[in-house]
Amino acid sequence: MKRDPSRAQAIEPASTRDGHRRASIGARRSPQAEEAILDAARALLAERGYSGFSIDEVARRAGAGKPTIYRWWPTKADLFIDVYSAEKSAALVPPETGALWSDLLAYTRALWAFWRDTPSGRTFRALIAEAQASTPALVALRDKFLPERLKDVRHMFDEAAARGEIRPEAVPHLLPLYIGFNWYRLLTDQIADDPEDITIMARTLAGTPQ
Amino acid sequence: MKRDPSRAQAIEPASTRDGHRRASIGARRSPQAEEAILDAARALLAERGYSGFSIDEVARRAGAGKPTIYRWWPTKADLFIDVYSAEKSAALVPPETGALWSDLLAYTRALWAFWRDTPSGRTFRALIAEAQASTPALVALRDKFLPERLKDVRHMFDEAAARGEIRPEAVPHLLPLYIGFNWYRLLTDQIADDPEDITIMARTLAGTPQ
Amino acid sequence: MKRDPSRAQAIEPASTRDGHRRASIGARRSPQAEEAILDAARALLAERGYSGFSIDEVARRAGAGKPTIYRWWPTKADLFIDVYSAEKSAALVPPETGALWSDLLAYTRALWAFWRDTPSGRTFRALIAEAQASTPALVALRDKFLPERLKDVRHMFDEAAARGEIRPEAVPHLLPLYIGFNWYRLLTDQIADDPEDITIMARTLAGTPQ
Amino acid sequence: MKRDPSRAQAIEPASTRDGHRRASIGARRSPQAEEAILDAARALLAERGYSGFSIDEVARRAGAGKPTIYRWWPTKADLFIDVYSAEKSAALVPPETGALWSDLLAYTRALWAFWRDTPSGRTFRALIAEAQASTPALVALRDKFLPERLKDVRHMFDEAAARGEIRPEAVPHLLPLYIGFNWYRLLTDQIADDPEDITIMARTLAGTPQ
DNA sequence: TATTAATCGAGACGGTACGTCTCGTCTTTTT
DNA sequence: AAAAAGACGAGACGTACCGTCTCGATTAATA
Repeated sequence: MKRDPSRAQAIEPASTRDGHRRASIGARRSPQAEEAILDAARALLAERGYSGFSIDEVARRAGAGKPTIYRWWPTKADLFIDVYSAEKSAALVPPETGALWSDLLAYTRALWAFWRDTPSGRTFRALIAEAQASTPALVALRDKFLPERLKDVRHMFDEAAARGEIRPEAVPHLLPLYIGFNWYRLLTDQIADDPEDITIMARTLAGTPQ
Repeated sequence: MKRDPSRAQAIEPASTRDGHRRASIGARRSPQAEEAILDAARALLAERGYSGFSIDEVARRAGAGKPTIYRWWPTKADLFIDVYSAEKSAALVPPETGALWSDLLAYTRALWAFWRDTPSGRTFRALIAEAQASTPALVALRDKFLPERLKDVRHMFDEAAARGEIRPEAVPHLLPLYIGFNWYRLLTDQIADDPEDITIMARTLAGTPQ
Repeated sequence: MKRDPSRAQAIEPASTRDGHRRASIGARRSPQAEEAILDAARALLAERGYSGFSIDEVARRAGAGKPTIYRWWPTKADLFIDVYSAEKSAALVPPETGALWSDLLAYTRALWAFWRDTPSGRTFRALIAEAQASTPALVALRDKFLPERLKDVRHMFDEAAARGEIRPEAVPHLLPLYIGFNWYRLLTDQIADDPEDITIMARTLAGTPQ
Repeated sequence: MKRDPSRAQAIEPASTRDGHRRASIGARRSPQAEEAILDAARALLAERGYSGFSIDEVARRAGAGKPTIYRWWPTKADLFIDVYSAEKSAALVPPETGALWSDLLAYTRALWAFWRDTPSGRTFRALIAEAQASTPALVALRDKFLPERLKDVRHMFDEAAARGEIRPEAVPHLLPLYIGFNWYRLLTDQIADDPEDITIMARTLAGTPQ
């Protein structure tokens, strides 16, 4: 049978949602496919949360084949991790109030607001949950995201040490206490914006009499 | 027809695993069924972890009908919560070393060992994860289990306050820092028994120079 | 313990639908219970058809216990049979047109209308279907309902024989042909009111040239 | 990676009963799966009758996933219809005795024997029953199977008309009487082999004095 | 009059099927 | 070689009925 050139015209490069079709680009990873998959996954996650996040639905929305997804993200957790990492991290500019306790207060309020009010923030809970069942998720969480996102926090404590507010050796001891406090609050859904509550924690950690 | 006392004997009380049958005891919940289901669920959880924990399998093992399970535990999370609550809590006797930092050191080491080495401990991670997707699980975790299991911890801090090691008002501020630290370590799988590591945390919280 | 007359007042004889309760009347079958069950079954059948006809729902509606139903109607088919038999049979007065073919025409049209337009009529299909899986239903259908309801039909043929239209010995041969024709039409859902169509059959059976 | 011809061998074509697995053959319906499912359904139907015919059991026996079944047979009735249509139709050679009445006698006796003695025959009752609850089954029965299987019957009457035994216009009037008679007997379980009984019907229909 | 026996509503029980959902693998066809 | 497409086995999900079995209350018939 002869090649039918009109069929090629019928094939569109974009999403399949509206009937279009993303053709293969040959023996190379298709950036379009990757993009479409990540977009679909992101949107799905934002719309229906982690419980509604399924590979089947991502494939449907992305107009992608499931094997295409599994080829690049061996497991559901891997895709989830990538989606999470592609999210715009919290627009959290580390505050410069001149005192550790007030820095912590400002930063924590912003962080909790982000966790509460953005899909990406809410997804973080799911990532922690996923990490309890999936080693890749755990590794990604612990070794990839945390170090990156903790830079700002570390910066605050380092500055405080530079100002002489706390001893420099204390920084690595205080960090996990601060992180843990926030996680504990997040995971028990106690991250309402309560400045007094946060202030107490901040002053306790900063060693400032209240 | 005469009463036949032997009929009561004809009714098998126990599991259906080997073909026996647990008869109804009337229009009231059967303690035997409940027991069998919780036992099966507990065993399944210990054997295969939370990911292998399914209502179907619990029903199979318990020799129970699935509707019987759903009648009493409307959701999988509810059963899981009940199973967890039936678990023997950590046999953690709060230490009495005479100093907060060493109390914390001893208690934390024991707690981490429990988390590491017992199925029940490992299940706690799953409960926290489940709580991120299920409101009942969250409520149970936050309002039912935590208050109960935190008594010992609170006791340690109260004793320290009584000894004058820390200010009494500081106790409710220090508690979430301590809990959060432990959760953070558990959830990132960093609960190896490292006495030095734990000591640092303990001294930081206790305000004792190291 | 003394008899408490006030308790008897608390017990209402009627349906449980609105919270009332039908107490036992002693070691005899309760006509009220039977009535309530048959009523509920009849209503359910009319409302939801045979596929929606379940013992559970009948018990619910009747405010009866399931064992009460099973005590008197050992199987679902038995209850169904009773319900069917309690239905008012078709108000089919055998016509007296003076000729077999026109008697058959009139009777068949009325029968098909009954089958089409009344719940009871529609239920007859279900009874035939049920009879294919349940021996009691088969026996009831064949030996209980058919003889009864065929009286009118037989009467028409007998009259025709008396008038000399057909030979008397032919009656038992023609009957099953007539019945079978109607069943075939009913079971293949071909019982629209088509006078011509029916006339052809009637004339064929009556031996009248068309 | 080189093509590994042995891989094709690694894929078991047959049933999964013993742990083997029927691999996908791409984005097209798998004839093997279809075959296995129909085989299993046929066997199950023969073994346990229609009441024992369940999708779950078919899936189990076929080593197929339930969704695979539901993908191709949206409803239980659809699968049943397909199974029935795959059954070998009755090996009923239309007799050529030279007279309608004796043709009918021979044919009817063979038909009843088939209905009595073969699973497929017994299944026909279930199909008629199913058709009373399921429109697809009704349509399939009326418009698919009947026209096909009535060819032989029609042939007998046509031949009789050709021989001048009956008027040609009478054929379509006699057919439903003959079919209906057989159905009526089948559905009331009155298809014992009674030559005299059948002869009477045959002579009545053929218009032959007995 | 006290006991016995059968009835009642209620509803739990084990079991099984239903039809849907998702997982991760596999294969064909197209580029 | 990689893509889209989608079929596949597996099996969990939660619901609906089935028919059985107690329960505790109630009442007629029996002793």
